[in-house]
Amino acid sequence: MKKHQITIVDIARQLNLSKSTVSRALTGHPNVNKETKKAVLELATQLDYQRNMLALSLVRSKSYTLGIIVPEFVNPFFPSVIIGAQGVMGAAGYNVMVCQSNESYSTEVTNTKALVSGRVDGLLVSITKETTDFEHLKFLQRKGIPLVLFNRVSEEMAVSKVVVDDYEGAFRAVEHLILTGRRRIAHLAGPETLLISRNRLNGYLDALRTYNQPIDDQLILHYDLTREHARVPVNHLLYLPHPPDALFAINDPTAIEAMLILKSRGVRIPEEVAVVGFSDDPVSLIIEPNLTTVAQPVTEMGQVAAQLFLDQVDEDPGAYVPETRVLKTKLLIRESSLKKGG
Amino acid sequence: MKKHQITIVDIARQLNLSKSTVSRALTGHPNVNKETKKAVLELATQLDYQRNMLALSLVRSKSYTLGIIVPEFVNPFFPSVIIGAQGVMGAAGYNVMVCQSNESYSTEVTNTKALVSGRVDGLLVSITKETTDFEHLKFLQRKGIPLVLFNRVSEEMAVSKVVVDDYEGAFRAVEHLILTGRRRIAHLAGPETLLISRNRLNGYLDALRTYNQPIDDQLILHYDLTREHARVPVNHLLYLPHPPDALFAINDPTAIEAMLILKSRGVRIPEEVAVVGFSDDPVSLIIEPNLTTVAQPVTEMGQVAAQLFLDQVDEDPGAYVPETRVLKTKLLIRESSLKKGG
DNA sequence: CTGTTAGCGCTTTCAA
DNA sequence: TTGAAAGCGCTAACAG
Repeated sequence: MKKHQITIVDIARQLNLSKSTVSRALTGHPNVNKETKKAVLELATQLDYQRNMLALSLVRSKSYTLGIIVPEFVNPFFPSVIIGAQGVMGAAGYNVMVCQSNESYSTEVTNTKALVSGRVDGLLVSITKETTDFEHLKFLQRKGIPLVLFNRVSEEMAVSKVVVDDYEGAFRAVEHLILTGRRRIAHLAGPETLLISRNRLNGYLDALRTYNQPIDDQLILHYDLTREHARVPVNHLLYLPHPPDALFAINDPTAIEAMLILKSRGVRIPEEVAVVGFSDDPVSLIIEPNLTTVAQPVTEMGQVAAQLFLDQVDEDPGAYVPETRVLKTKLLIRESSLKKGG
Repeated sequence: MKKHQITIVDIARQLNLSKSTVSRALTGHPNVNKETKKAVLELATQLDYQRNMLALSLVRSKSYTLGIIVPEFVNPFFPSVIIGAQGVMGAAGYNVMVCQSNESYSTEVTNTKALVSGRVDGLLVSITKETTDFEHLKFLQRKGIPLVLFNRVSEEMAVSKVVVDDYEGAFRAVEHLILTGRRRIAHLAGPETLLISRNRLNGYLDALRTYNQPIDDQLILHYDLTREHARVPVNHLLYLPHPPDALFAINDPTAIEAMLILKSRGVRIPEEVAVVGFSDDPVSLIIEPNLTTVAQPVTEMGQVAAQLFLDQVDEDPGAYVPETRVLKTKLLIRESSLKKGG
């Protein structure tokens, strides 16, 4: 038993007006008598009138809602991006609807369909590690629904994107390890499906090449970003005949998990093994030793993504030219990678 | 220039049917010819038809969307609650719209209005530390919109609530400190506006009383939950003529911040000061020494809140009897509170 | 300045 | 089994 909702018709009736006039008064249309307007506004607040945005959206074919799909939000990375996006969207009069795909491709597809059905005006998405088929996103393009990819993007999609310079960030991180005397630098890489993993891996490889360091495939381990699964590759590295003296991890949660494992096994950081992460997760300043990491402008990523959406939302989808924004990273050197033996 | 959206009318026209029939075919109404249905379904997928939920919601006066308002989501607490809620809502065919009030009362009000305008079917909210006026929430009740409060609830609102036994949790935590030999136990309390702060404070006080410990007002410091502001009260405690030998913090982020400050000043934990937090934040297992904390069933809190919403959403708002669910906490004793001198 | 009308996309009687 | 018509709440021409 839903209660009756107050509509403009109720107000119109009580004031002996037409609903158009009420609508005008409520929306601040210029051509409306001051008295009438005042009466309408008063009755509206008195009756607790709340405009039905559903109806408005229907008539406008525009919901002023933006959908965001992220793989997860237990780690602080995506929440921070969302905060950034919400900031600029809120200022632009938009609502934001956040879904998490939970790193599942099928959930990502379901989320996409649900948001489209809910007539969001556009989507910001960071794909799952499983996503290799982009039909659900191409669908958006066909429909002319603005799409901005961020952080985890795909080369296959010709849409606007926001990323950080993953290659460069990784390169600097590994370069730093080399320059501080590390000679066997392992890389805990992400799923090969993700461009972000490949870019960071390439940065790692090129840094080694640039400084004439040998590349040892045994030191490159891919894993699936599930924290609990980090133990296997880390242990694997430690059991190697020539174990690594440094570890560059795809991201901070991974680096932190690795540090925990190393510490639990009595491996000294950074004396025996240096560790470097990626993201500047707040925890990197809490764990001991503090984690050296590649900082990325997380909130800004969300802001830029939101802005890229706004840039195209009222454009002719045919005319809009996708844009890729590459944000700068910054290597933050902390205790976990202090000079070998220094 | 929005592209034309495919509607049932398009399908109807192409198939020489009425839109009613198409609607029936699409929604799986029994009384529709098998052939017709097949044709409709085929054309629908072929045209990438997506049902307009906005229109559906309008006609049904039901959006199958639940709004959630949380004060923040940088710390993992609220995200975990949201995950729990999304789980059960998704299973029930609902979408979820998350807003963060950013600990600002006026934002909370704005969020509430926005979600109501967007015709969410109900709201789950955890109030800000500033919220002392509940008009915006009473408004929901007048409208017959289901509201469930969680974690940060108010005694003033006669609605369903989900909380943990904050009093009990705090009592056990402080009891533990007393039993392990601590004699000057400080409490870093939350804002007095929050019931959660008062309940935890009362647990602290009653534990002291129960074990015949003196209560020293100097050891009870309220602060505003802004991490950066933790330094003042913590320093204050250390400058006391008789500094505390234990610290019970309102929550884990606070406890962790306090530990960081203590450690930076060379105070040994737990030897000189024991620390206990509340929530079992994942970071409590990363910081050293590992933080003793009162664990609460976070995801479950979201699940229960969602369920309480579902329980009332299709009820007559007059007939529904609000229910308060108190979840159990569990004291997890870790290194930060090991026996004094032991 | 205000009222009438049409329509956004869909479901749902009521008839046929 | 299908169609016609009404209506969800609102805005936007078009008259007046």
